[in-house]
Amino acid sequence: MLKFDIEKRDGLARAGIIHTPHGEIYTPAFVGAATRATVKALTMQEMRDLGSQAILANTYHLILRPGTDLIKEAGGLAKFSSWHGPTFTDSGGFQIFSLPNVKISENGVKFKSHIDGANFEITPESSMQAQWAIGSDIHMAFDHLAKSESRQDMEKAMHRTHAWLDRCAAENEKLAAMAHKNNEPEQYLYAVVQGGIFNDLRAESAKYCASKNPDGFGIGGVFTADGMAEMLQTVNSILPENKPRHLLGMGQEPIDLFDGAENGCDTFDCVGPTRMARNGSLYTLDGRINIKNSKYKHDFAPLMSGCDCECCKNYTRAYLHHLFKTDEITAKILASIHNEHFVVHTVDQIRESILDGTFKDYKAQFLSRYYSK
RNA sequence: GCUGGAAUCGUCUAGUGGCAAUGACAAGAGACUGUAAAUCUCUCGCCUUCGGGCUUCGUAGGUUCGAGUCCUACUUCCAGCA
Repeated sequence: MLKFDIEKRDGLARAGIIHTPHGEIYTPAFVGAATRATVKALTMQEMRDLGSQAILANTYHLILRPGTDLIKEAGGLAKFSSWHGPTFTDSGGFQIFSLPNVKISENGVKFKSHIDGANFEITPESSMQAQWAIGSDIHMAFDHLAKSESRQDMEKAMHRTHAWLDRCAAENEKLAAMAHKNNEPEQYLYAVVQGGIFNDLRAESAKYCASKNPDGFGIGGVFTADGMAEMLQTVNSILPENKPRHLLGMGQEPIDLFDGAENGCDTFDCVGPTRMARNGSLYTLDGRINIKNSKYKHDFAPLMSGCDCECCKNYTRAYLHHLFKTDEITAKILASIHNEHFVVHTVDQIRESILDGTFKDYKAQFLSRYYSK
C-alpha cells in the first residue's frame, strides 16, 4: 500500500507526504504534465531547477509512440526520461473524451491512431499492463468520461467507470504479484471518481471507489471551476482521509488550486501552464498577461518582480516580448519555466500556509490580488 | 535614345469587363484546465444608428450601363539593344 503521511490538517485541507519508490512528494503539490514523457519545452533538469516534485505522463500517447515495451526496455519512465523522481501516468481514459471517432463498448475503447490511422484498443486490462510497463509509480484506473453533461450520460459513464475499476483492480493485483515475485519496485493504483456536475453521483462514485480500497484517488471529469469546490467537499468528505487524492487536469487558474487544496486534494496536474506559456499568456501575481501585447515592447521590468525563477531573475518583459514576436524557441522555454514555476511555487506556498495555519489568509490575499482586474 | 515588360492594403502577391478587390507575411487583440495545441479564433482602406455609406489598384484623360482589368498620354522601375 502506498504510504501517505498527513502532517497537518485545516478542515478538509491537509499537508502531507506521499512516499513513492522514486522519492517523496510533499503535498499539496503540482505535478508537471509530461504527456509524452516530456514537459513541453522544458528539460527534466529545468523541471528540477524550478522545483517540480513529480511528473505525469499519458498512457495513450506512450502506447502510440514509442510503445510501452520500449519504455520498459529503457528501465521505465523515470530512467527513460531522466526524471528520476516520482511519476504518475494517466490511463488514457481522457482520450475517450477528447478524441473524435472513438468506439466505446463495455469491453473498452477502440480508436484509430491519430498518427497513422492504425486500429487500436484500450481496455481496463491493457491500460494497467501498459502503465506497469511504463513503470510509473502511480497509475490511474481506466475511466470513462462522458461526452455530454446530461445526467443520463454522466450516470452511464460513472457506472462504466466503476465496472472498469473492478477490472483494473483485478489486473493490477495480478501485475503487482508478478512484480513482487520478480523483486521489482511497487506501483500503485488510484481509482478515479466520476459523476460530473451531479453531486449525488459524485457521492455514489466516491463511495464505490473507496470500497475498492485503492492506493489513492483521482478525481476526474472536472472541466470548470463552477461548483467544483462543493463537489470536492462532497467527494473528499467520503473518501478515506488517509489516502492521497489527485485532482485530474485542473490547475490552469490559481483559484482551482486553492479551492482544490482547501477541499482536500493533495496533488494536481494541468497542461494549462505550459500550453499558455507557449502561447504567450504568462502568470503574474496580478493576473495573467499576454506578453505579445505591444504595451510590453519597452517594458524593461522583470516579468514578475519577486519571482525567483530563471526567467524572472535574468530577463525583462521587453526581451520576452521580442523573443515571442520573433518566434524564437527560447521564448517558449523561458515562458514555460516561469509558468510552471509559478504554479509549482503557488502550490508549495499553499502547503506552507497549511503547515503554519495561515492558509485562509494566504488564499484571500493571493486571490484578491490575482483577480483584482 | 529605341524595343519589350511592370506599377494592386506596411511587404510580397491574386485578379484580364460586374470587385472594397485573393492569398501569405507583418501588425493589433482574444482564447486555451487528466495536451492530435510551438495551436486556434477574430480584426486588419475610411465612416457607420451594422441596414449600409464613402474613397480606392502609379498620374491624367478616354471607351463602356459598368474599368484594377480595354485605349491614349505621362511618370517611375526592370530587361535587352544602342
